[in-house]
Amino acid sequence: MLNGGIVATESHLGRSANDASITRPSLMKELAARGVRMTAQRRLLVGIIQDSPRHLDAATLLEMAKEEDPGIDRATVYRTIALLKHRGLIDELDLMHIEGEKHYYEAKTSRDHCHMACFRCGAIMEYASSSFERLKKEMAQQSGFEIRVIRLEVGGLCKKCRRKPV
Amino acid sequence: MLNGGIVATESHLGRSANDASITRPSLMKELAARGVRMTAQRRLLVGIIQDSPRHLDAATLLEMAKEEDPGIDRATVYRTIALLKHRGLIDELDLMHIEGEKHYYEAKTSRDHCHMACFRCGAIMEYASSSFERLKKEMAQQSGFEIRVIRLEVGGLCKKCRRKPV
DNA sequence: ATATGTGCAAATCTTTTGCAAATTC
DNA sequence: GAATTTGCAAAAGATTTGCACATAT
Repeated sequence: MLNGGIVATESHLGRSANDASITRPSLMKELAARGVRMTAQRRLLVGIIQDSPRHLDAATLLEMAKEEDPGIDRATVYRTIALLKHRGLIDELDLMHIEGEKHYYEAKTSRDHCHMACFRCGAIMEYASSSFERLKKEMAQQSGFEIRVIRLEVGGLCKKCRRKPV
Repeated sequence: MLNGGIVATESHLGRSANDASITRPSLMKELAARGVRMTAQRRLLVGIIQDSPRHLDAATLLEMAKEEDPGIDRATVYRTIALLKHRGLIDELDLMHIEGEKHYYEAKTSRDHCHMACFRCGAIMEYASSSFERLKKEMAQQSGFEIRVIRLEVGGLCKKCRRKPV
């Protein structure tokens, strides 16, 4: 990938990475490295987030976790999300609030990428590019800001939808 | 501004633009041009958003509007925000949820810019750069996506805070 | 005159919290 | 065994909705 491009697409239900240069470090290992106490619930939730082919919101994550451990509680899900977020291990997204006010989560990737949400069909595309990496460096340098989290989200019409008549 | 830089700073309370190249088209005129029916409430709310030196959340906007029209309702505020958002006249921000889960709004500017939120002191900095504009064009071209809304938000430590000991 | 917008009150949706019991190291 | 985490139940915070009345064009 010379410059940039779509690295994955999700049509509300699935997401398929097609760029091997983007990897997801193991959340479990990162937590261990940080000496975080691991409970059965955390292992379960972290595993689901790590393996998920799609962006998960708290309610969906809870539902999925309940299949394995029906006793797990909503509060634990939120607390685990907060833990991962504060440790910088997951990213939080809005996906342009295309579907309610909730947040979506994904394991941090080796390379930052942007999310493009189609207002018409709801497709979510991920886009990574060296220009984005460069912009990030430039922003940090010029502002003196130490960037911990960066989130670039786009809303509009995907290639297919902009061609369709209304 | 050759490349990019901080264009405004807001320390939770105020924001001061220091880059004349960034302007805010008149919301009122844009609405008129689109043939939107104008009520007293809309004029009031739109005026407040247009003139605000800071990013407003719905509750704050309601409070400010009540000073002028005590009878104005929360629902009207949310409905007006939705109207402006769908017409592409205001941008919606999270400011990294540095203060609760609410959203913040600002009149769309002539030039897209990014928001940087300091996790320690809560300062909000706005950053505009030609690299951002370029990235935006590149993303649209390479993905075939028609960008309607773009939102770049950063969280981390501002220049001052990163120097201070914890 | 008619379509559209508003206020009110209740509902919904998402996320957070206090606390006693359970679990991890 | 001490410190931390969980489930539960209730609360809080943000936003939305149905409906009768008011307003804009």
